[in-house]
Amino acid sequence: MGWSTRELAQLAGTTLRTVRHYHEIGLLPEPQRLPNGYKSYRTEHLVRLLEIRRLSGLGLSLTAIAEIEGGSGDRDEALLAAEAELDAAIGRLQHARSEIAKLRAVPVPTDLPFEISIAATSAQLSQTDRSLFAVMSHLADGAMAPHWQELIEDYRPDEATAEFDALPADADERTRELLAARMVPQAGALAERHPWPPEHDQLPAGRGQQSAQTVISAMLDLYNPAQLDVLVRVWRAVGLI
Amino acid sequence: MGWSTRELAQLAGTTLRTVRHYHEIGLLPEPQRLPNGYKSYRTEHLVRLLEIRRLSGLGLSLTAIAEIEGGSGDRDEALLAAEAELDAAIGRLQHARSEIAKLRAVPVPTDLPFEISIAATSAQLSQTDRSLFAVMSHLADGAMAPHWQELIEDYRPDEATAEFDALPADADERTRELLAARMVPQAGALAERHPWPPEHDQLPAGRGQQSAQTVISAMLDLYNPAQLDVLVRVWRAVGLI
DNA sequence: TTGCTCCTCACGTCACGTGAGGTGGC
DNA sequence: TTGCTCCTCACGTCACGTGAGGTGGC
Repeated sequence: MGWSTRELAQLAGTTLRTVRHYHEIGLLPEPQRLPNGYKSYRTEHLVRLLEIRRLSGLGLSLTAIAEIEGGSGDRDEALLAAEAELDAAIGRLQHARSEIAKLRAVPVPTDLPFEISIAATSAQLSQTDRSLFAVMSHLADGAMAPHWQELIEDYRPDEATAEFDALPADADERTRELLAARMVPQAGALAERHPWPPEHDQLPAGRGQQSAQTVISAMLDLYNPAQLDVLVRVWRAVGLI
Repeated sequence: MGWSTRELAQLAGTTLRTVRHYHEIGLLPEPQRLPNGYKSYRTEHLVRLLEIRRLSGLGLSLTAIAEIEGGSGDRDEALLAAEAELDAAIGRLQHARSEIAKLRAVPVPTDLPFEISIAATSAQLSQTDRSLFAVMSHLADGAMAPHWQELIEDYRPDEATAEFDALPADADERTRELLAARMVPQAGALAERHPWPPEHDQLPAGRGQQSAQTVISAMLDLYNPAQLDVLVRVWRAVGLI
């Protein structure tokens, strides 16, 4: 006659602690006690526990479940809220799932959005360049991702870029000028095939200024003075600035 | 030169507390301090924070993210685990979503599985009977749900069942016998159209004994002695027991 | 002085998990 | 006495949210 807490939990397919938790928050009434103080559950408790578990399994919070039965909240309101949250959650998870699947298919680092990471890896970009693209692709809000991706895919590492990556901060004037001259051909070709901005009216308006500041900060962090000087020379030569 | 904690958080599209939490668990290194003690973040921190946020958004736990970069854990292992969890989560949510949608479409109580609740509501089952079906349909593990549903859909409340629901515990012998006789026709028809068990080899083997005990306990809880007596007479008459 | 940002504790959230320490019936 | 179940605190988990109380530069 009557079930113990453990028996009730097992009948409902849940745990001891879950049953006690529902007591603690007043969601499941406590049953009568046996003379020794043990709880003795009846069918009413099992039915209530099954209902709580069913609704909880559908994504309703315990607070929402309490409101449904307490009558203080609207049943349809709680269900509608739960449905909306489920929809949003499903969408997020499906997107995440596809991203994970793509990442698993190709062993590239996770420091960049997937497509850009693939391009950057096969183009053998330096870690410094990867960092810059990480910042830029984030600020561009995803809309520019294809632009960066195509540009990187078109890029080919050569002796000049290797030298640029290793350029010491105190490289002298002549070294910098010569290096810039050797980098101009590829930079010019890239600038021609991937004009910036891609389309004027697609540039984010208000945040453009701030984004530009951030990118400049990042470049000051990532490149040493000699490298920055070379970059400025190259960009001037190809008409970017 | 350098970003404040708030600026870093905003650049990455997250919160102050999130950045500090990543410091607390050692996931994001702390930057150098300005003379006044303020933190001053550089590009390396922004890149790292963006990566953490990207992986976290894909469903990886912060522990898994730490292991990926720490080299102590396998990258593909973490991604595989995340993918499997995502798959399971998506499945659960989609099932929940369809259940919620069905529940929203028809305003029936949530004390029973959806289809059974619809049938029980339109058949105007008493709360007592609903409770019994709640226990039985749970124990039957879902496989028997269509059986209960069809049986309930076929059931029609009449004067005899109304009298049964209201039967006092001390009803006398003659009252009980007459009531049982009036209930036999519908019970017999139901037993004939919905034979039990539906198919012998579909009955759960080991748990059948325990389930039977539980159902008996539930009936002893839900019906008074007079009602139980009437039920036994009816079931004997139609050959169920 | 007022407002604003920054800092470091430190407790709260959600739905339980996990011992810690003690009792009761065989 | 040993093993088992039951009980009630009460702290831990996960990824942060939310003040509390104090400092620093304009």
